[in-house]
Amino acid sequence: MRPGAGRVTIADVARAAGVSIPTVSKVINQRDGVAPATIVRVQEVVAQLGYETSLVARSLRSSRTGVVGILVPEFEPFSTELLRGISSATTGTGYELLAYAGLVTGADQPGWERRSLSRLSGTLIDGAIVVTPTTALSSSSIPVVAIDPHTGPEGHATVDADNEDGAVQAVEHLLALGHTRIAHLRGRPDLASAQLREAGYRRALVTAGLPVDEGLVRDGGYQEDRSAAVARDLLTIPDRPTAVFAANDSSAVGVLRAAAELGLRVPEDLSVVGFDDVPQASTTTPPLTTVAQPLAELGSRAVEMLLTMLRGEPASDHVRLPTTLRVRRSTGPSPARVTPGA
Amino acid sequence: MRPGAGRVTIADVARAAGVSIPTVSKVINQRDGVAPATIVRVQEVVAQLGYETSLVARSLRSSRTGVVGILVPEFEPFSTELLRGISSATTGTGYELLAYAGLVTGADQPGWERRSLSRLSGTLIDGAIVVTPTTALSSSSIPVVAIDPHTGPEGHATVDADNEDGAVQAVEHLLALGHTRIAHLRGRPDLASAQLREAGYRRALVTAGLPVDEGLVRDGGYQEDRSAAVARDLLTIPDRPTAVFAANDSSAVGVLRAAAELGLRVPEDLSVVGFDDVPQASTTTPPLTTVAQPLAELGSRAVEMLLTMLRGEPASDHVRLPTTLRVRRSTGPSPARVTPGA
DNA sequence: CTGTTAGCGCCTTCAA
DNA sequence: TTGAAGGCGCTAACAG
Repeated sequence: MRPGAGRVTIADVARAAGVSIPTVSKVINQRDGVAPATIVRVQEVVAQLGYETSLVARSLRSSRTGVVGILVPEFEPFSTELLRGISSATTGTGYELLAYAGLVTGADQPGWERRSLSRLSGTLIDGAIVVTPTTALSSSSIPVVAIDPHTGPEGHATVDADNEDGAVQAVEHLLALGHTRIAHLRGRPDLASAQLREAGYRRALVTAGLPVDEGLVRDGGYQEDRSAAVARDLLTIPDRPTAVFAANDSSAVGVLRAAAELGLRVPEDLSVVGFDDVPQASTTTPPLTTVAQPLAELGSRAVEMLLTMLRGEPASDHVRLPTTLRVRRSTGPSPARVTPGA
Repeated sequence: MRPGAGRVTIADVARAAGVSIPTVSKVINQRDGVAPATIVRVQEVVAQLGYETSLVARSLRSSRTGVVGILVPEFEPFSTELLRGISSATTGTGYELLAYAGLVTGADQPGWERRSLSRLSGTLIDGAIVVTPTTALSSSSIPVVAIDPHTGPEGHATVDADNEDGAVQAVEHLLALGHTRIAHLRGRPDLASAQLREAGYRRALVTAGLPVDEGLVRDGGYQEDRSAAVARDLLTIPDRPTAVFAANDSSAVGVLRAAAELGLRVPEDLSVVGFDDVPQASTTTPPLTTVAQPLAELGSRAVEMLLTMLRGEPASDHVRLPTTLRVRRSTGPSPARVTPGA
């Protein structure tokens, strides 16, 4: 590293231009009270040295940074899709985006969002979008919008998809195909989304005048392996279900796997519906029928809400976007009669 | 907001615990030289107040932050896929991730990466992964790894996919199907990836003993609309090509559109190959045959290189990962004879 | 063991 | 029109 490398600071610029630091600051921030000639000279030096204000130093001093933070537990398909929606909705607004994955410690360390928020807020970011927070973020010093909070819409501003209605659509689709023994692999019972999807499942059955067989409701925990194990069991009971509504796509993939192992053909012998429509869903064998959440739109709506709040205007508290059933090949008419194993 | 809201600062903790600020700092950073009783008391207050050190303030002071920066021009499918690979390769390393899209101004503002890097480095992040930089980032104060740099591997550490070989695979696939008049819609001529893909196209033809008809090489600029326009022209010339190798998937989609407008069936009348394998590629009509880059792996390899560099160990300068042809439905045998328009 | 002092890079009064 | 002084939240040296 050559001498004087590191970063070019405002002091370097001031020295090179033969003025004081505050003068440089004024030029950069376009404050008036600087002689035209001085402005030009400073600008030249800035360009020549490739100086850029340090986001850090600036944010420590002044409250506004022009940066919106996206706090995620991890960058996986769900959050990256949101990110895309957020990104496209942000272009042209003058805000920059800073996505932060602060989950160093183990998986479901609760409170990761509080930690991240605390580390970034008050400094660095003017507002935040928190993805799938597990706790309430009531007392924050900056505007916050939560996307798909695990606790459901509480105090703060919230954007989510209509989980319950999506589940209803999924089950109604199966009912329309003539299925009557429809199982449900539910998600993590502590998450609002899982509760809502189960509620939708039950509501659809009840509406259709069918009883809910509690033996057909099992825990898949949103996980593929666990769901596969549970499905193996579920599909070998007497009078097995002819259709399974899995709480998410990972679970559905687990069911598909179990079915293949048991020699059950999908959809001839068994119909499977997932939830989320992750990219992988269209590449399974057969392609998975699933309920899609408008991820990109969830993201863009969240930014819009946040920007409104940043402008100091009142924003709607909760936005709920519709989900859409995506019919692919994993669902079909109910087999006339079910004989175990085939 | 309750009085004294905002952010809980180290001063608040110190006051509440009845100690000085540096003492709190020592406890937090687990430095020794603090009485056990004091440690406990401070920790209690920290927990109670929910205090977290400000990333900004800390980074301003100390050099190491434990945060790796990912600098992208924008969050779109390419960069978000990389992000996933980066994210999974980072878990368990103790590093946090900070993805920054600092592109406020127009689209291809050159030098966005310098600006972003300058704003974050020296503070905030310990190292950076820059996605598709348009210029060389030689003199940086922190370790930097570039993914798919538009200028090709130069001074700095680099990870990219084998663009040329991918193009060769694509064209050889078409040759194997009996095509001899194969057009190429090239990308932006200023980008290394585009140059390499064109080079692969030419090499494959030459290797097969076929002449390169310059009339079949057109500029698609990596853009769908522009490619559609160019394709409309290209597909109506006498002795039109029976296959098109587009420099990326967007261009390929443009070709598909143009073909549909002209009443050409794909793949019966025209075969189309893209490049990138964006998620959308599998949902076009028909699904697009394309060359896939191992995006997630590009990301994870980049992190590995960066972490090695951060450890002060020597790292390999350039990593080039193989590309894979993904054969779907947009390619088929060359039609026996081509009659214009059908 | 604890507290005081001195900045990190920048911006904002306020004087000169 | 310019510069000097102070402080944002924090940590690293020292002094007590």
